[in-house]
Amino acid sequence: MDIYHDELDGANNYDNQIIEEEMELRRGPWTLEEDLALMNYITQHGEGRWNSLSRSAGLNRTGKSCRLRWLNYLRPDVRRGNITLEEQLLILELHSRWGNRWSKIAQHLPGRTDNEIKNYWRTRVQKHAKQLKCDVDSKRFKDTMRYIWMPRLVERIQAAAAADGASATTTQYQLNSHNNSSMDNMASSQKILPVPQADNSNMLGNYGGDILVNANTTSYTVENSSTAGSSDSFGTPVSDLTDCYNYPVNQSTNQDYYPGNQLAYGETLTGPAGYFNQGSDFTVMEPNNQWMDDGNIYDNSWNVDDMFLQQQFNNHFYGIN
DNA sequence: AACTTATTCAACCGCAGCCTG
DNA sequence: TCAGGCTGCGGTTGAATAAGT
Repeated sequence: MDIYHDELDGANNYDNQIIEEEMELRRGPWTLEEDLALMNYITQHGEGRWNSLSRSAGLNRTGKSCRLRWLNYLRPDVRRGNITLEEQLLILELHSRWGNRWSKIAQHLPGRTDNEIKNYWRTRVQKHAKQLKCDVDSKRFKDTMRYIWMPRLVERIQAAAAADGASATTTQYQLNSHNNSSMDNMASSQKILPVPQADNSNMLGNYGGDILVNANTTSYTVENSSTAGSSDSFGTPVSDLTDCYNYPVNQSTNQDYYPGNQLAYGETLTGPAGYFNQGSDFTVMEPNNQWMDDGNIYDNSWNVDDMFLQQQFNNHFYGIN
């Protein structure tokens, strides 16, 4: 069965010329042969001029389709696998600064595509906004990200680095006290991530696998942590704050020839230590969740982190413990 | 086991801006 | 200046799969 059979559907409704045009242009998932043809052509001739490239490579695809396939999937430096904690932190930070400027955000995450970041945002972040019953663009949700989610990510990055021991040569976070009134009611023992200065265009100098945030207000840095963008971490990404379960492997129809899709998840996760001191003892919150099993660390806490966020959210905005 | 619902993400679409003749 | 083609961006869709009932 040709998965592109739909291109032929209703062909009788078109004149012959249109039928030919319709039949020439392929749509839908790329085949291995198409991928190889595109890769081989770009290897020899370089990328760009996508429409003519498509024709020259013998691909019955639009130039846009070729460009998208190359940039989002076939490029040698495209990075497969889950978004790391550091990347999540950076995405949240940059999105708070630039909004839905996915391409701009992607420039600071080497190997990640705007499409991937956009999907991450829509599937993970927006879902949490929905769960918290607030708009993703609302100040309330942004505060939740800044003061609960992002510090939580920092905590987990630290924990992962600590668990990794000697391999983490330097891991440093600077979580300064803050002067944001909206958070003043939180316990002094809590570590707060300061609100980045919106006009600080130099806050993110570069990102080479490390989070390197340099602001006058001081926020957080990660250098050479075990889960930062070192090459050996690519295949074993940790899951994000909420998605701490085993992801399905890449669902691409072409996944069988991309070794990067063979991922092992949950290897570097640690149970959340009470970052906030307000009942965030996860063993209490969710006694059925196991953090350690047979010496391996698992994070099955999709719900745990949901609960964590919800609890912190409720506590902060409604004073509910 | 069968069915329904939820989730993920690759791919498509429309639009705006840029380039070139 | 303008028209047409190309490129890149952000929004959206839908197939595949997982999870739930």
